[in-house]
Amino acid sequence: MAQANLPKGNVNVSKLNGTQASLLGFLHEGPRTGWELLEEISSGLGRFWNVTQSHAYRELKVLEEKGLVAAGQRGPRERCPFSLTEKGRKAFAQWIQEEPGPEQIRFPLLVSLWFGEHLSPRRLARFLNSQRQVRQERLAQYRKAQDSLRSSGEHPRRDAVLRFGILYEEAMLRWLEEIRDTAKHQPPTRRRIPRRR
Amino acid sequence: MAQANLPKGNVNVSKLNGTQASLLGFLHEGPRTGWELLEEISSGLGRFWNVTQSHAYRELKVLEEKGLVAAGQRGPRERCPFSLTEKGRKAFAQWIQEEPGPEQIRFPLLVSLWFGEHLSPRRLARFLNSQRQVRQERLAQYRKAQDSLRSSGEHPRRDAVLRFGILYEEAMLRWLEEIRDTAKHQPPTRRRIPRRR
DNA sequence: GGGCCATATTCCACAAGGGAAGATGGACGC
DNA sequence: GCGTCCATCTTCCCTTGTGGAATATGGCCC
Repeated sequence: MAQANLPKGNVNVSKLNGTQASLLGFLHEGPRTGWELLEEISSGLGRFWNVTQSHAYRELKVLEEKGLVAAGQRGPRERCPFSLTEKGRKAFAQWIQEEPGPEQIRFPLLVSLWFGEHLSPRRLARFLNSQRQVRQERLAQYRKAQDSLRSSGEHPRRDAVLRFGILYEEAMLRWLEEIRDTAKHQPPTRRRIPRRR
Repeated sequence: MAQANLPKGNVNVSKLNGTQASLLGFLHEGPRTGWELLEEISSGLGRFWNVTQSHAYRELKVLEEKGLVAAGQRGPRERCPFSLTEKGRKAFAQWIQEEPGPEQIRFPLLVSLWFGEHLSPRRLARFLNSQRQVRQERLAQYRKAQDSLRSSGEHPRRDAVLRFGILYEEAMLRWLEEIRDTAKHQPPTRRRIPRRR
């Protein structure tokens, strides 16, 4: 007994996790080193599908072991370009047919807000303000990216992803406005000194 | 050499990670078992600050070891209620003073969309449609929750968190509408059979 | 030709997720 | 009252993801 966690059936093509899949996706446009992949991801998709350095290099190693990518010969500075193999192409093609799962959000500000009664209104307001700033910056950045994307030939799907970023940030800003007012009209019910009954 | 990754200075109060902090936060309202905490989280904050079972129990154990929570005596079925200790209260109070970090989003749909050229328009449309449905359901759910929250005495901060959920889902739906049109007007540039030059 | 900085990769510890296994109280039938 | 079976809870283990420091070196500048 106790021999669970084994592959259920014969899997003809390697099962990918999302990170692996995204790496393979980018490799469709030609060989890339880990560094280049990281650049490419962080400049676009990265906001909604983060891939860290350590993770990328780790997964590339795994992908190579599985034969889904092939390491080219090392250039200067250990640079190692990987290219997609036929097997990798198949695995990706299969992966992308699957229904994408639900998104995950980890949003520390909401935790702070949820437990906001333990926080002075001033400080809470400060947190919200700094959020506002970050959002405005991002929004500006997205809009610029969108302009340059649209001018340099169409790429409707990447544009759509960007567009999501914009709508998201706009919603965030609207929300921040809204709750700024709420906070004003609604001073904390408890005194500053935490008094528990 | 090679002895990095050590605590830099003397930390008077245990440093918390977000999960630990949220658990402590909920324990302010009285002792709870792991199960109860999970229920409470999943019914509210959970959407934006996920805590899985395994993680919760693990962290509770850690918190107990650090003396931030105290295990009450076990009830039936190994149920173990934890209560906040003074030390735990302090650690939380300190944690919540810190500026909350940026949110993280992992959104598989956007990966699929980004690489949408490898996907038939029909299937992509199907993915987007099922998203739309999920969103509408959530939105309805949020709105109901909001009604009941508002009727049962004020709780402005939780309301604000909910409100974020609503704005978020609304933005998502608007986005889905937008790109549905885009997809229609913009059939894929490549043929169905993947032909690479 | 030597020092330094930006580029790349590797390593390690910790945080978080996912799901199966285990454990048992209590409901229900008889 | 006695077994059995389900829903509830907890534990365990593996994978995935994050963060940052260590290492290495090509190429620039003097």
